[in-house]
Amino acid sequence: MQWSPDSAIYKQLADKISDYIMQGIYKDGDILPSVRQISSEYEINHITVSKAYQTLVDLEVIEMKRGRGMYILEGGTGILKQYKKTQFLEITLPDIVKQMSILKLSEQEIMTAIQDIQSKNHHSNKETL
Amino acid sequence: MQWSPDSAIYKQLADKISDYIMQGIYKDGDILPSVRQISSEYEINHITVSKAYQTLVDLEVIEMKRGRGMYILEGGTGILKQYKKTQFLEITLPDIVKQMSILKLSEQEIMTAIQDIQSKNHHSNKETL
DNA sequence: TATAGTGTTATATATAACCATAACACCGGA
DNA sequence: TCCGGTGTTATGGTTATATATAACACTATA
Repeated sequence: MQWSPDSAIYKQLADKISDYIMQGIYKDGDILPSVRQISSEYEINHITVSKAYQTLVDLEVIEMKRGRGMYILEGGTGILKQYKKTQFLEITLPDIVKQMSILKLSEQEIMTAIQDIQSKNHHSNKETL
Repeated sequence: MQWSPDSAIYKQLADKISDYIMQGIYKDGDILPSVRQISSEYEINHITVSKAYQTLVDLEVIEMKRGRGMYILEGGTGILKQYKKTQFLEITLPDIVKQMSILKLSEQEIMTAIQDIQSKNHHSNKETL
């Protein structure tokens, strides 16, 4: 498992878990992998894992049940999707638009790159398209 | 001047200086603002400023001339544009495409948001469009 | 009750980032 | 030579992140 050096591991893990939730791999009410499972599987410290989960607790997406594990709250998936969508539209996208403007990339170049990316995804994940 | 807590200040500053170079505000051979000017203007430590400049030195975009200042190398702008373009197409864009897929945003939603962003930019920067 | 699994807390350490402050070394112009 | 400006180095301190290790506290099951 590679972690980007540009961002804290706990943040990347929180994003990864978020992606799984949004993709429906875990649903409201489901239990998530334990702190020790993730720590062992990804070979990172359990406190780092706890920290990642804590960010989702703070968003009221999941809850920690001592002795039992981490559970997705009812309505948690909806809260997460709303939060991520808002972040994307209000923070990520403006930055991307700015970068495209500064780089003076043509629409053609971008569409070609997107299609290239999507064809690679199509190849590796049959259900993506 | 606000710095995002998600990324090191020196990285954000290096990006900011990069943007100015790519936008042609400073050209090959030009001198850039001194470490002390930036430190004072943005109210950050001069070592942090030096670190930002060092990342551009490492990319061979600029050179440090002791006692004189920071100069953009001949060809520096081209190197920078190439590097940023590659990064965008190979790293940023795939991540964006992935996010859009997970968020299941419609093209309509995205185009609307982009137009909103661009109309705001058009309003504040007359020459952007 | 014992066991296995859960999350939490404690302790100590290392690294990266950032700071304030000071001073050294270099450069160009008066 | 002096002065003002330049980048660089040194010192000491704080905070955030991440780690290893250990143990506590809780839960469910046999």
